[in-house]
Formats: sequence, C-alpha cells, structure tokens
Amino acid sequence: MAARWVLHLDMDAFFASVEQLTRPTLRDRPVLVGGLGGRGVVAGASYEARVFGARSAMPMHQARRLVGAGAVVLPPRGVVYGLASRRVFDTVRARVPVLEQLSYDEAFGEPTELAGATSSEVEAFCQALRAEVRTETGLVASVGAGSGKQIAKIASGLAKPDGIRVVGRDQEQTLLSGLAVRKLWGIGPVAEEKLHRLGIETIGAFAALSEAEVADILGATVGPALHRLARGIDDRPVAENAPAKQISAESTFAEDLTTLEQLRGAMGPIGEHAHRRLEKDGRGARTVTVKLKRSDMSTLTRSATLPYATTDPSTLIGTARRLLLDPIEIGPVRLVGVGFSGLTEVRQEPLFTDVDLTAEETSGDGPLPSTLSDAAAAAPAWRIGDDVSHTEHGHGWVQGAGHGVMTVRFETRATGRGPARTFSDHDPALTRANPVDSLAWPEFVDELAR
DNA sequence: TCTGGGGTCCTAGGACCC
DNA sequence: TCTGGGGTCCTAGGACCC
Repeated sequence: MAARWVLHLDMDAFFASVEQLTRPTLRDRPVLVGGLGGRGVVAGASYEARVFGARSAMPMHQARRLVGAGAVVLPPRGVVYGLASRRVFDTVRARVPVLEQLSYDEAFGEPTELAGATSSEVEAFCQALRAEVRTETGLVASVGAGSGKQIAKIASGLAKPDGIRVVGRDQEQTLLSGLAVRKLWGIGPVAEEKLHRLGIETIGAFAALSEAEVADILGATVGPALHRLARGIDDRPVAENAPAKQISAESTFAEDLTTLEQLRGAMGPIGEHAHRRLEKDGRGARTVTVKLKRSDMSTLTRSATLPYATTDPSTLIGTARRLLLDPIEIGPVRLVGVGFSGLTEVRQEPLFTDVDLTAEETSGDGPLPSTLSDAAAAAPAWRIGDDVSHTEHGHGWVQGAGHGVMTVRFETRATGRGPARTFSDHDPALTRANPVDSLAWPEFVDELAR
C-alpha cells in the first residue's frame, strides 16, 4: 500500500479577505469582521489588523482598541462568504474529488493520484491547486500536507500566510514533539490546563505518557485517541461530510432579558430563523432543544422529543416556547437559542398533533428585544457595510453614515478601487442591493440560482 | 465596558424493555 | 421479599472546532 498524503487547505483570513476582494478600497487596510454591538466578537481579522494583535474570537471592542482609528469594522455578510466558499471548493474539487469540509474556509482532501508521491511531487500539486484557487476566485489559500489529517492541519497552520508546507514522514516526530500540546486538534483550554498542571507542555511530553495516564487525565475515549495522534498515528479517512444532525439558531441580546414574556417574544424570530433553515434542508425534526445562556455565561438546555418528526413551525416553535425557563428562577438571560434534531425525511404531515400548546406558546407575545445584529434597528435606515445600488453609479457599499448623510464607495471585485460620494440619507437614487453582486461573478451566481 | 453563532462529539444518569 | 445484565432512548451538561 503506497503511503498516503492528506492535504489540508485553509483560506487565509477568509472573511476579511472576501471583504477586501469585493471592496478594493479595503486592500491593505486593517479589517475587522464581526458583531458591532458591545457584545460582539471578531469573526475575521485581516493580516493588517493582526499586526496590532487583533484575533478571531476576541471581543470586538478590544480588537478595535488594539487596531486604533484606522480599523475598518464590518458586519459579516454570510451569503457572500458562502458563495465565495462554494466557488473555492468547486475549484478544488475538480482536482481533489473527495473533500471533507470543516467550515466555510477549510477542508481536507486525499487525492488518490498522490498515493506514493514524493514530497516535491506533493509540493507541485499543492502549488498548482493554490494557483487555480487564486486565479478562479482572487482569494489566497494555504495548504499543508502530511501522512494524516492531524499533520496536514498543523502543516497548513505553519504554511500561513500564502504558503505550502509538506511534512515528510521523516520530519513528523520532530515537528510534533516540539509543539505546544494545545496545537493538537482536540486539546482546548480545559485539557491544556489539566496537562499544564501536570507539567506537560509539549506534544512530545504528552506522547511519552502511558495509555492509562492519558485515559485518566482526559477520559477513556478522548484520551487514548489524542494520545495516538500525538504519536503520529492517524489513519482517519477523509470522507465527504455527512448530513447535518442538528439545525439551530441563537441570538445574544444587547441587554439581558429578565422576563418570561421577553423570552417568548424573542423565541419568535429565532425559531423562525431555525425553521427557515430546516425547511431548506428538507427534513423534519423530532427533538426541539432550547438553550439559554445566563449573564455568568453558564448555559441551560431543555429539550423535548415529539412522537413524530415535523416541519410544522407552530408545533416546533410552540414546543420551544413551552421549554423556556423563567428568568425569575434562573436569572437574567443573555442568549436564547433553539435547535432541531432527530432529523428525518417526513413524507406527510400528521393530520393531528397531540402536542398541547397554550395560546401564549403558539402566538408568542411580548416586545421583540434587540439582538446584537440589529442593535441599531431603531436607528438610521443605512448602516456601515450595507450594499447599495445607485441609479447612475452602480453597486457600492456604505462607508460611513450618520447625521442625515452617508458616504458610499462605488466598487466591486471587478472595478478596482472606486470613488466615494456623499448623499442624503433619503436620496431616492439609492436602493438596497444584493450583497452577492459585489462579487461580480454573474455566471457563477446565475448557475446557483438555477 | 469581556467573551458570536453554527456545529460535532462525549459523558452520565434514569426510564424502560426483555 | 437486598436487588442481574444488556440494550436503547431520552435528557442535560460540557469540551471543542472554526
């Protein structure tokens, strides 16, 4: 059996790079993508922003403070990233037919044609792959290669930015053993802390433990599995993603919710959001799970399993409302979420539901609290980052807004840097535009619409 | 004016059945 | 009339990933 090569392809600063691609004025600028409200976090930071110490998952106010006045803070445009991601992986799939996607911007592949290849052959393959992604999408991918997923993933991290790292069999042990134990995929903050307390800092030190010791520290399932990875044993196959097991939606509120009425009201839009995605999936759900996060960040979940799977929104959302807990008992709530699981194909809706729901549960009541994403809902019609269309100047984005005026930058991926113009808030020549138009990939977008 | 949103997997206890 | 054992389903919580 020829030695296998697993590749891990990881887009560089993906969200921020898509913003810089479609809004060319932002190239070379420190871009932060994420929630703008007080509780927002960074979902993506350009390399120009990382220079200042900004990182993904960092509270936005902190990142903004680090970057300073030059920071460009934009709300995420999920549809645009989704489309860019599709195009990236369509391109990759032409050369690597079996892909295991981990997220919008990462995937494993195991090209059969590389079985038994030399390191330099693998390197050439990755170089061609990166070039194609770049040509086809204008986005930069880094690629790592190794004998298994773990090594490939670590290698792509070392390859960044804009690079390739091929780790040969003979380099594996040396590379792994010197790395911090946290670099092992599956060791998070809790496991790291446990290991540190025992004086174990590196993957090498972890690998040197006995099987019994790791099982004792990290559990009988996870421990030995990570121990094998630490010793370079990783024969996990690269496989196409299985269908989702759960579909959920959640929102964090600008201010904690303190009454059951507020929770019931909040469940409406959140439940509808999750339900829309369930409809798109096409399956029905049997189990409804409600998630509440309290102000101390601890979470509570409550779930109920229906006698049959359904797609009926009032049954699903009503069940979710019934599961809510009263803030009088559990304390103020910062996040409300709902998840649908037990997903199965439903051929026909049952004629009668035997779930008894009260009027409050089916209708929802109470005012809608403002979430992080619509924290400015009461404010102006236009917000920074909005896509707009002008009858004369074409597609643009809102660069600044306030005091009755707004500045629009007219540009897309296809135009290069464009001019800025200032308008009144209510200029009739401006309308809301579809964000995907900023990609200027008409043939690709049309293909998806069919 | 700390800490998003969308997922996966594991653990552990209890109900229930044979 | 002091107590098996295995299997499955359900529920709740938590670690971890991007």
